[in-house]
Amino acid sequence: MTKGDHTRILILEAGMNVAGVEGLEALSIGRLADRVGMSKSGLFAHFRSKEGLQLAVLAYTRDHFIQHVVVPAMSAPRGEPRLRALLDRWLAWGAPDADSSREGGCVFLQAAAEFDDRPGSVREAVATSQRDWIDALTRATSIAIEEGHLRADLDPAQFAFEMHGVILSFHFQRRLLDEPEALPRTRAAFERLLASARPA
Amino acid sequence: MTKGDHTRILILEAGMNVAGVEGLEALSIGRLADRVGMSKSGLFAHFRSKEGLQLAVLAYTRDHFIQHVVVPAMSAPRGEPRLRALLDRWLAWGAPDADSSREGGCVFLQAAAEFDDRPGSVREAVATSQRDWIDALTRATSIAIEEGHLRADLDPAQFAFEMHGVILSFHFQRRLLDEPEALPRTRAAFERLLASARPA
DNA sequence: GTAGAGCACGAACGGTCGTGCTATTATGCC
DNA sequence: GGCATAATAGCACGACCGTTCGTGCTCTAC
Repeated sequence: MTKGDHTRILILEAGMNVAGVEGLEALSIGRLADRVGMSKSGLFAHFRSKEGLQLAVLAYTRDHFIQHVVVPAMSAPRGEPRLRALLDRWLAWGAPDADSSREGGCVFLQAAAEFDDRPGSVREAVATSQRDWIDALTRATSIAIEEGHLRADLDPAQFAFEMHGVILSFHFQRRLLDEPEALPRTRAAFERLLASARPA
Repeated sequence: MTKGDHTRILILEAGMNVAGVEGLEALSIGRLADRVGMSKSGLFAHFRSKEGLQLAVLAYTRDHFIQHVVVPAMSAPRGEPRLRALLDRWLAWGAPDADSSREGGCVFLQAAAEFDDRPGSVREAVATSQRDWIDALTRATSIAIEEGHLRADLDPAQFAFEMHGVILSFHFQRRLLDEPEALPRTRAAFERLLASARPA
């Protein structure tokens, strides 16, 4: 790994944190450069445009998400345990503890709100990431059906839709409302969702 | 109503639409002025600061929301019908048809993502509005329990949390993912939520 | 008929943004 | 150890931002 690659990762790591707090659009090249201790033009040269920076941060965050959420969850046993692991890992990722090095909320949810009405490659990248995530939930649900943990006539996409709703409600109540009951309500909602999807 | 009041409403109506598309922070005074056909400084004088404009747009949007979602739903019969009306009205409000005069998505959800990490009066105003909305859902749930439509041991706040999750999932899939199945999945999720909350 | 309030305008301010260009320094290969 | 090249810094630009200020209309009240 050359020195440039190292610097690039340093930038992306900081960029991911800033994007989680302020969003991808508010992420400014000058302030990000200050944060990593280099010049604006030096940082700029790595990405050649702001859109390039945004896409790179998005790709880096996506890798981070896969490594910290999806991959660990995949080592849980197929079926219900894996679904639980996906939820647990997401909760830890989307609302980091105060002692974590990560800041802010979920970069993708922040970006989703910012770009849902702004056509372009950034919007497409965000949408693709999120489609992949929901697909992962859907596949895990299908596996739980195969394993006999969930009803055979369950619609996996419908289950994923509702599970994602639980996640969104958690993120919303935890981050905007500072609702202390957010976590227990999230778990209760998920248990109810599971219970209603189990074989009779 | 004086001429100034009339202009002010014109500005706020346009501001609400812009905020639904681009967000409250990206709403720029100059471009908003162009849109309503007046000068930047003339518009500015109405609000004395950008924060003042944001708070005014928020208050105006809140009134609009109450008038188009909450009030009509309150004329539905107490209990389950009213809960259904709240959902239906929200869906029409949060993702307007193409032929509607309104544009963009839900101003509050957009603002929630923008301000959840930015302390200040705007964040507080957004949070208060959303707390009120969830309180309205919670109260409607309590009434449905009183009416015997829902289980007596149901936790209204938990039900509201999950109903809000369904709404958030709809907004997300409809606006970012352009998911054509968003609406039927939303209705299916709500039916399942209702079914699991009805008396045994 | 005139004083005054309300309202909007245009110009300009300091600041930050993304983005080019050019120089300078650091790195890695022979 | 010199040399090509990668990496970073410095500087300037045009555009746009929120904000301020002085000015001029157009009504209304006396």
